[in-house]
Amino acid sequence: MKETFVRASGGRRATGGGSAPPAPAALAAKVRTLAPSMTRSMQRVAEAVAGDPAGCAALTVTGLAELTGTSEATVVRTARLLGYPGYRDLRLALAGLAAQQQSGRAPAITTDIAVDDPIADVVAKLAYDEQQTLADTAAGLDTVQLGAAVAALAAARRTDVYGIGASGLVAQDLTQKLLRIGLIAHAHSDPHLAVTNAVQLRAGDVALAITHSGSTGDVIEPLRAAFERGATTIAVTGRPDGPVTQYADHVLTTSTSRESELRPAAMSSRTSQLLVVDCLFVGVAQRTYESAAPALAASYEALAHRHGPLRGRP
Amino acid sequence: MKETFVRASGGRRATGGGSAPPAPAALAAKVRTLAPSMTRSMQRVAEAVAGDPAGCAALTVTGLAELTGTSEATVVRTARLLGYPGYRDLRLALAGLAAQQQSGRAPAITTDIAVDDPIADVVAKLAYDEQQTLADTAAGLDTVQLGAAVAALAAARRTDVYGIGASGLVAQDLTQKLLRIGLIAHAHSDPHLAVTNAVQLRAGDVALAITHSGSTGDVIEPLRAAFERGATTIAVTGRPDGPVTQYADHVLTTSTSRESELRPAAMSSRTSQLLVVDCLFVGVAQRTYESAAPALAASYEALAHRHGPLRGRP
DNA sequence: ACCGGAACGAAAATATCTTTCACGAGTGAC
DNA sequence: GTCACTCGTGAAAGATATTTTCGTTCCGGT
Repeated sequence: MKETFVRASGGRRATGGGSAPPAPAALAAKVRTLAPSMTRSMQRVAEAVAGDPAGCAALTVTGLAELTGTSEATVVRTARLLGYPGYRDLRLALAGLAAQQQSGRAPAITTDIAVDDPIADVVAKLAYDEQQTLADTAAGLDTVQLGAAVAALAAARRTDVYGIGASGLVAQDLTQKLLRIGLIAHAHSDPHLAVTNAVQLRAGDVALAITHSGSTGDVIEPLRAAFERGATTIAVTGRPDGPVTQYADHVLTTSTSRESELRPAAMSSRTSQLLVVDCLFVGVAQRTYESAAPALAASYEALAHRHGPLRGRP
Repeated sequence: MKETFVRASGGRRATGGGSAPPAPAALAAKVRTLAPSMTRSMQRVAEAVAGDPAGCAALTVTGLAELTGTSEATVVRTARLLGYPGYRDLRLALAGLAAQQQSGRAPAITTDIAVDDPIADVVAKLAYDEQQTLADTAAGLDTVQLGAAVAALAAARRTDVYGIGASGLVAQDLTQKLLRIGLIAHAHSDPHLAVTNAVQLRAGDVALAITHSGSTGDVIEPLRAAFERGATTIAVTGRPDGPVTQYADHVLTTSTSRESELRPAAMSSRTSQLLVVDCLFVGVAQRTYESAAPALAASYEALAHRHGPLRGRP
């Protein structure tokens, strides 16, 4: 019964700008342009739509009709005039517009985290800051040094990793990963034990120190010991000019970003260090793929049953 | 600071991802998070939706059902699972997402890391992936649950944190942070000791479990013990439908991203977990600012001299 | 005052979405 | 191996939302 989608007469010329395609974001402008050619009721509808896209997107035809004190038919007519096939499509466009507006309003994140920031802002700011840190770190990483470090790790007889405090966790993270691909690695956060172990190292071994400040004595000491025994030494630090680099064959620089009272430096330095560590790991895994792949599979397999009997569907 | 941390009303059953409000842009992340708990047909629908938001937004239920070779009922079910009242609302969200994508925020496709990728590519891909993970996590975090968890932590007499393997490091990270602002917190990665400690907890204490799979028995057990003693329990997991949430008063969902041979899931889950943990920390620090600020300053001060005689500027 | 026509909304007609229900595949128990 | 049972699934009924139709009202011009 319905022959075509196009409505023949309908009277009134000006059906929008003719073959106007669905307006993307230029809706407000379109409303203003077309307003003069609208009837009073339609203007009310158009006004409501332009004034609060998000709100209107949540309404049905009936709802919007009531809100503007008009009828469904008028709402549909307005939608048509604005260039959409019907109200449904106008609504979709409205939702898109609302989303854009909201996401555009987001970058209030340049400011520090305040004591009275709502929790949602905290999430947004932290995520943004950490993303920034990642970008900075990636941009600042010297791939030559990284490549050299990877080569050393991949060929190492054994690897010792030193880190204290927050950096200690990063050290453990690296160690866990290296172990998973069948390498021999240890993390040390006890300075005495670290030195004790370091003096056992020799050429062909690798010592890796992680310190944000670049001047954590407890971490530098073991690195120095290893360095003096002829081991290959790597430093992951935010201060490439710090004391630690004296004893490092390869220096990997992590990014340093501003900190604040509520956002201690440990946070971004940790993020940065972890990225570096991940890069090291993947690099080593690539180089030792033949042995790494089966080792990874094996450790995965070994852990599978530890995750309880229950499990989402396959 | 009253003891108003009354147990989340009535039922102790965790609210899972239930109270999650319609997600705006977190849709792709949500799909990935929930996919494992979906049936095959629903997965097909979810996949289509995540793969082509714009295209799907143009389809009616019937259209999408046909496209995915399923029925309308399944489409609606999927929409529900994703947190929308019905398909209509999902469609609206889809339109919003499409608009956002088009307006620049194009989520470029990530190719997997290959064995022969040059090191520079590895860095770029890892950084990008982790950024993506952060964005997903932030978008998918339920701020209500987060706020509740923060309140509980801030008021807790003591806090125990459980985590094993990679999650164990995250647990330690949180613990370190909480200690810095003067709270009493312990991390446990030994299952036996964890349970032993858990049974000591009671109302007013907090137990927090970190597990990506949501079904790590060694972590669930202590949480359960704490739960049964009346402590407030929090779960940080990538599987809001996993067993762990049975014993959790508050569930914080971390994002799940595709993994590959060279990029184990542990990597992105760790990134995601750390963001959540950071949010918890900052939230708690805000709430306890009066005591947190001096404590932070004090610990900073105490560590300063450990960084040896500094060369660069302080 | 009367006519023509446009604006408008009520309600019918249609499209779309939601819910119900029964079938069939898979699973565990016996 | 068979049976009872649960769960996923889609067909179709039921409920909403949207679009169309059509009659009424309100103007301005003659």
